[in-house]
Amino acid sequence: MTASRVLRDEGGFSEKTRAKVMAEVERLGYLPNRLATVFAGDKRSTFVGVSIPDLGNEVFTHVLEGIDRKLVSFNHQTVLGMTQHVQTEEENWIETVLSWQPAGLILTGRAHTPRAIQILKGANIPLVEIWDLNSSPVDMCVGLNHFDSGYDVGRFLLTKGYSRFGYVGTSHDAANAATSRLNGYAKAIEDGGGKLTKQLCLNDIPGFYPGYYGTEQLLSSDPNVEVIFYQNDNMAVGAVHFCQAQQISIPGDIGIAGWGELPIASVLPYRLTTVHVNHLRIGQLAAEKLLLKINGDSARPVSDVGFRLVPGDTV
Amino acid sequence: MTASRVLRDEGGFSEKTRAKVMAEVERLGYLPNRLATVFAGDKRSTFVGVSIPDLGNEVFTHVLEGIDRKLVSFNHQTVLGMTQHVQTEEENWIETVLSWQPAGLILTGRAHTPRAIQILKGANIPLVEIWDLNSSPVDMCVGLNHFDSGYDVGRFLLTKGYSRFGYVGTSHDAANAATSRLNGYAKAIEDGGGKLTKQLCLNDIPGFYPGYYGTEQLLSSDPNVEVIFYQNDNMAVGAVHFCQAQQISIPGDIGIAGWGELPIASVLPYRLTTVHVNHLRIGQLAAEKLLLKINGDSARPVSDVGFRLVPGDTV
DNA sequence: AGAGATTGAGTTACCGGTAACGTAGTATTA
DNA sequence: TAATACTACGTTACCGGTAACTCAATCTCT
Repeated sequence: MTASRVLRDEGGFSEKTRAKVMAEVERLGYLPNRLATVFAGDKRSTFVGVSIPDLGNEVFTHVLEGIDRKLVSFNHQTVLGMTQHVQTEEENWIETVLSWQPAGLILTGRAHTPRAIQILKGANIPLVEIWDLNSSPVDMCVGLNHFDSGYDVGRFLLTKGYSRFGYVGTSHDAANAATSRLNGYAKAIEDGGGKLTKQLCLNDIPGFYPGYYGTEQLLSSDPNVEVIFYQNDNMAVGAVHFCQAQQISIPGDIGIAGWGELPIASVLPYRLTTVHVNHLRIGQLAAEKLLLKINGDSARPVSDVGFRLVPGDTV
Repeated sequence: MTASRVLRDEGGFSEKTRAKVMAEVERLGYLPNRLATVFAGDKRSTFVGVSIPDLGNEVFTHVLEGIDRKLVSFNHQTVLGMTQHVQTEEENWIETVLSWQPAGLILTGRAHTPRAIQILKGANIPLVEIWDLNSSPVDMCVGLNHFDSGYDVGRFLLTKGYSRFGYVGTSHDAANAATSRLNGYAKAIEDGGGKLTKQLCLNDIPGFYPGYYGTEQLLSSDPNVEVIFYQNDNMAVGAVHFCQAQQISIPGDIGIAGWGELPIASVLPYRLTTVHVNHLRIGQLAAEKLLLKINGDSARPVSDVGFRLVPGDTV
């Protein structure tokens, strides 16, 4: 008991005793068992479960970095979960991670299985859903309106005089943020009297090469498309390189728009038309709100980090 | 006790009792407290601490993905640690993570503080050091010989007739794998009678844009460099774009070599001269070896995943 | 039928830390 | 000087699961 007091610097011991305890700590190479502390006090651990769909998608690694940096600076640890965009995977992961008494959870996306939602509500721990904005989150939410961002891209392209639109992405899931962007884009085109002539959803990750061959596929099935919106910048950059290889002029022959303003955009020969999103900020804000709740303070349930259309010169 | 037996499907109960227990589980929304299980048996948890220097570096996210996928399939969880290439950060993280009784640890790099090594040895848990090959690891090691890969690049460039060499990277740390590559490269050049006229170590992350402005810096301070080796492909791609922007012909005016064969290389107009490394495999192999040891089996202490020079046509 | 084995269930103790309480010895105050 | 307060340290019980043990009821076999 005295050792416990010394180690927690709780007071109630003499300097002589402290020295004796610390000497033993040194001699034994003693490391505390935090499990026992959490267990004893029926407290929560300093773990925060963070689920993201996919580490192969650069967008999420930036978010994750923002989260982990913030958590670490407040003495919490990230327990990683990769759901591969499968809700049942997420459900299993949630159950496992909750059994370790985490201090809180951060989940990517707003779509969860009914059982997952039930478990989350029952667990009664701080929770932040990130990425997609959700007006009625389980607990808290940080993200942006993906539908609106897609809508803005569509409207912007309409003002540029385009009338035959294309889309290339990789997501099939209706609950996915990328699908919301596509829906917003389609709605803007419809509202503006244009035509979304071709949309392609590849069975792949949203990276450079899928952007490359996706463009090839789309153009060969519909050569009259005038402008293509991509799920993200990496795919758009793949498209740019396909066009260069095929001597297709940008924006002369075809317009290209990306999303997310990823690092590669900074070195292209021209400014890519894209949507700027502060990925790191989403992660930081999510972690901040979570830590507030963990410490018993209150936090705004919904935070919109917004987005900004970057006109560029690829359209 | 009977409930515990039912939940672990340990046998020694009737079907009627199981039904009663499961009904209560359902009614109460009972979730087990795994902390107590680990604590009770003086066992280890199913956590595996994984430290990587940086999530902003694509190379490590691939490794991490390989690790996590393998761990998850064997019911273990990744506890993330980002060391930002600082050894004392790693030491602190090791101490914290060990207090949670992890099943094992995976650390990136072979350089640790003396105290960290002492703690690791005392903890006596399975440990894999990845990325850099280490002939005498604390426990186990998976990686490749970075010095040799740099040496091979240097030798290859010499056979192409170059004599004035440059290097652009971001690492300052002598214990870093990237520095080993540079040293191997320098040694090959020296052995072959060439000259490493300029080497640049930027204070930045090894991404596209640092490759872009690093090339600008290097060429302006030494315009006679004939070929440049970059810390990784992303930096090399930044260089390619700088050269395109400045109408510098590749490989006519300058040769470019990258490292790591990152995804962007697949969409470039020409094949980038690079070194292929199976990042995902490093992660998978590390997790596999760790799981073997965790289950009490033995595993080879050192695994070399090797590398392969990709000649390309940028030199 | 009676001895021994099997089955289904309950009881006790323990893991390592800490809250809550107990208790000498000393210091402070009325 | 006696009552009271404070200081430094010790003792007990508890968190939730499970190993090891106990025990009554039933089953199997000679």
